[in-house]
Amino acid sequence: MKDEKTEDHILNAAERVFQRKGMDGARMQEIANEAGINKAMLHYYYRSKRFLFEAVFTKAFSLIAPEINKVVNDDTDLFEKIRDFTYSYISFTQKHPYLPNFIIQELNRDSDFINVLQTKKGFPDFRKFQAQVEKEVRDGKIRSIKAEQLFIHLLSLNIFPFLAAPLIKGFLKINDRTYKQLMEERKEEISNILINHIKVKE
Amino acid sequence: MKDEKTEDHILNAAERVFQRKGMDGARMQEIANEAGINKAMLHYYYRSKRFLFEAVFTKAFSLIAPEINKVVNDDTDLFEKIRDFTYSYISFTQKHPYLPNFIIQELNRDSDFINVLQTKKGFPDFRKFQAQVEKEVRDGKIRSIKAEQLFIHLLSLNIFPFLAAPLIKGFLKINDRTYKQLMEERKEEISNILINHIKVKE
DNA sequence: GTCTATAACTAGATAGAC
DNA sequence: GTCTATCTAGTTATAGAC
Repeated sequence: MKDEKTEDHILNAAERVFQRKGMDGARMQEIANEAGINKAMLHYYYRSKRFLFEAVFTKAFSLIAPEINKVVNDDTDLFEKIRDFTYSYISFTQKHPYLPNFIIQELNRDSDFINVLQTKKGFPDFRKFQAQVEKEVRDGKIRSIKAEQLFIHLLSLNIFPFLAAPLIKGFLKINDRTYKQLMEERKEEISNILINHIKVKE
Repeated sequence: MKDEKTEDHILNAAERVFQRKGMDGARMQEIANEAGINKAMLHYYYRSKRFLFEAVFTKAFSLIAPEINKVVNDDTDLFEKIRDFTYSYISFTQKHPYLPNFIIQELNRDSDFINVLQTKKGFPDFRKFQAQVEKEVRDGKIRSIKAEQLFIHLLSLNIFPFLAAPLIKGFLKINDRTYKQLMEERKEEISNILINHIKVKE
C-alpha cells in the first residue's frame, strides 16, 4: 500500500473491476468501494467512466506488450525464444489472470482501439521477428514457414487454454487442480510441437 | 422470413444483439428494434433479460456442440478427424462470426453456467475421443500423447486466431483481406502441424 | 482534495387499453 | 398478442459544502 497517491489507488481498483467485469459490466460504485473512497473522486481524477476505462486498458496493454516484444523484438535464438515465451507465459497469467481475456474481449467490442495503441511507444513491431524467421529459412536452419503463421501458432497454443478454461474444464470434466497440471505439462508439449514443426528433417 | 412466429423473431434478434454486445452491453430496446417490435413483447415472451439471454446462450451452445462432437464423439480415423475439423471450422465461423467469442466471453463472466449445459443432451462427451487416442497409442499408430493435450492443441490453433483477430491484425499491421488469406493458409498448416506431431517417426 | 447530496438520464419491467 | 405509457431502480455525472 505504502504512500500511494489516490489517483493510483483508483487506477488499481479500476483495473481489478474492469478486468473482472468488462467495460459494460463494471460499475463506478464498485470501483469506488474497491478503492475505499467515494464515487465523486473517480470523476475528479478521471472525468468519466470512459476515460478511466481507457487508462486501465492502456496500462493493461503496456503490461502485455513486453511479453510480445520478447518474441518479436529480441535478438535471442528462435528455438530459445519459443521455449522462453512458452515457459514464462504461464507465470505471467498467474500474476495477471484476467488480463489476456480483458484485452481480447474489449478489442472485439471496439476494434478501432488497436489503432490508438499502435501509435504508442513500445507497441510490438513484428518486422524484426519476420526478418529473423526469413533469415533462418534462407540459411536452411529451419524449414520454410511464414513468420506470421509461426507467430499465430505460438500465441494460440499458449493463450487460448487460459481464455477458454471454463469451457475446456467443462468438456474434459476436470477440476481446477487437474487443469493446472495440464497447463504445466503444456510448457514442454508446446515447445516441442513448435520446435519440431520448424526443425529441418534430416 | 416466411411465417416465422414472433417468439422466433425475438430470439433471432436477441442472438444478433447479445452476440455483438454481450449480456451487459446489450439493450432490450435494441433487441426490440432489431426484431421490429416493441420492448413489452420481449417480456411477454421471455419474462426478463436474463431468461432471454439464457435462451440465446443455450441455442448458441447447441450450434457449437455438434462441431465439437465431430471430434470427440465420432468413429472416423484420428488423422482424418483433425483435418476435417480444421477445414470445416473456418466455414463455421463464417456462418457464425460472433459465436465462439460470445460463448467464451460469457462463460468467463459466469463460469457456473457450464454446469447447466453439461446436463443437456448433446453436450460433448470426451471419453470416446480419449479412448480412441489411447488405443492408437497402444497400437503404436501414433506416438505417446495425452488426449487432453491433443484436444486443446486442436481447439487452440483453430479458434484463437478468430478470437484475437483484431489484436493479431494490429500486431502484423495487415488488413482484413490479408488476414483472411492467412486463415485460409492455416487449414493446411494446422493439419500438418498436428498430424506430424502425433505421427510416429520412422 | 474529499465528502454528501442530488440532478439527469437510462434501462428493465409492468399496467392496462385495444 | 400487441401496443403505448409509465413506474421503479439504478447509473453516470455534477454541485457545492468543508
